[in-house]
Amino acid sequence: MTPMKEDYIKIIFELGGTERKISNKEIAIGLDVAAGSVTEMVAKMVEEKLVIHEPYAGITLTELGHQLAIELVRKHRLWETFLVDDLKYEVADVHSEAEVLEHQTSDKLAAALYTFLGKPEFCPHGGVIPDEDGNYPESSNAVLADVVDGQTVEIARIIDNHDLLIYLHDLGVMAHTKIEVLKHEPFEGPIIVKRLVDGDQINISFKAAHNIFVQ
Amino acid sequence: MTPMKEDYIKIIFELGGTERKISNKEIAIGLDVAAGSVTEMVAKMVEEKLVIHEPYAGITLTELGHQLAIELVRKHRLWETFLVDDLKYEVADVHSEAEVLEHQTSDKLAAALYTFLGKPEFCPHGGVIPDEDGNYPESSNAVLADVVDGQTVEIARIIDNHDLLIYLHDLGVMAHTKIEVLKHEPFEGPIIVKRLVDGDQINISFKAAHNIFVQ
DNA sequence: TATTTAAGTTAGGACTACCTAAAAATAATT
DNA sequence: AATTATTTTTAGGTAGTCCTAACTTAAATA
Repeated sequence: MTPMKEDYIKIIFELGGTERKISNKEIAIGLDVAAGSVTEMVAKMVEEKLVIHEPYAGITLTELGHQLAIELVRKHRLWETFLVDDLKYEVADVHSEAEVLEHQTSDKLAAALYTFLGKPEFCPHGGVIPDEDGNYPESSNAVLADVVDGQTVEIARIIDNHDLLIYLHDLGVMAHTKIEVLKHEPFEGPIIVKRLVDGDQINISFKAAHNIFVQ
Repeated sequence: MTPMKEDYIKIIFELGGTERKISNKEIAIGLDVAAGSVTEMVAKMVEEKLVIHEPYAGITLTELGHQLAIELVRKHRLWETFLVDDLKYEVADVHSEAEVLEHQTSDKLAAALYTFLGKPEFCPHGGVIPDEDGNYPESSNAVLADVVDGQTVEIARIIDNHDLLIYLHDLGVMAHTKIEVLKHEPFEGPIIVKRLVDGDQINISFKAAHNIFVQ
């Protein structure tokens, strides 16, 4: 297991890879790597029984992959909690730190941190912290990029990425924001949405819209 | 900068690379890599102005390399302090965790940790924690392996390595232990020493003796 | 159905850091 | 001084992960 494989597992999980097939392209966009790199890495992960790959159809996590994903989410969110609660970080600044720390966190360290933090249930942006046995309810699959024009949706969750969160924060897009999708510009152009609360129109990049989950 | 380059800088620093020339072999032993790998890595680090290399003579840190080394020591010892003080780790168990965390610690994170810990001066095994400006007194250069037979010395410091510390702990060798060096076995064999406090004879492996500093 | 576009896969190359084995340089011993 | 031993460097390879470009498959459109 390497940090990169962990990142692949995490993004597949975050995109809903336990219930639906995730496309090569979604992963490539999420990790900002070339499509060819994804095919190659996925092939290795198939060998290791972390994912199931149906060529041209999509990728899903195995039970093993699923477990690892939940452990990573747990470690990530424990660090975020520590950074905000104890080190007095701003919520918007914790993602990148947690992103790298999670890969270097032994199970022992995670357990010690969990106890130290007082067995917290939620991370600073409201995500559920999976418990020690890997129980984890959270779910929300539809990606903003896939919402058809004219529909009204509520933003449920945004993938934990520092630059993305800063970008979306500047645009005024966050969890619980209600929006109407107006138009998808071609050639991977922005998705134009209207914020219901004030009627403002916002352009959300194609890439960002793949990392925003809606209800 | 990569974690491996950081490890090279750290070991050169710990072996005294600001005051004397460190040999290729000392680094190879300290990091447990092949001599050829050291030559190669050092060549890259020369390019980056991290070290100065006189072929066949030895390697020293540049001022830049020295600064980076001190930052790494600082981050390492801050993590050790956190692990012992707050997460209730045993002192012998903190090394490997700190070893990996230090490479993923931004300056911002180090500063926040320093404040959170109450600006500590010493790490759990008594090492000085360099301050925010990189001031760091500590020094001790002579390696046990280089002590000539018949001499009596005191153990000053042991390089932070989990397996090494466990090994030496089992042998009853730690900081402040006074010993007489009796014999160096050939072919990189053990160094035989006598503990002055009880007269016990101990075999310390060639490799371990390169990671023990004496006064 | 034919054509075009998009997505996925394959192939060939780059980079980092490691290794072993052989050759060169230096140091130690006879 | 000659020989032997040790250390360092050089040369050629491996593994992991990335890339671009070309090719294949599938889906969408005309």
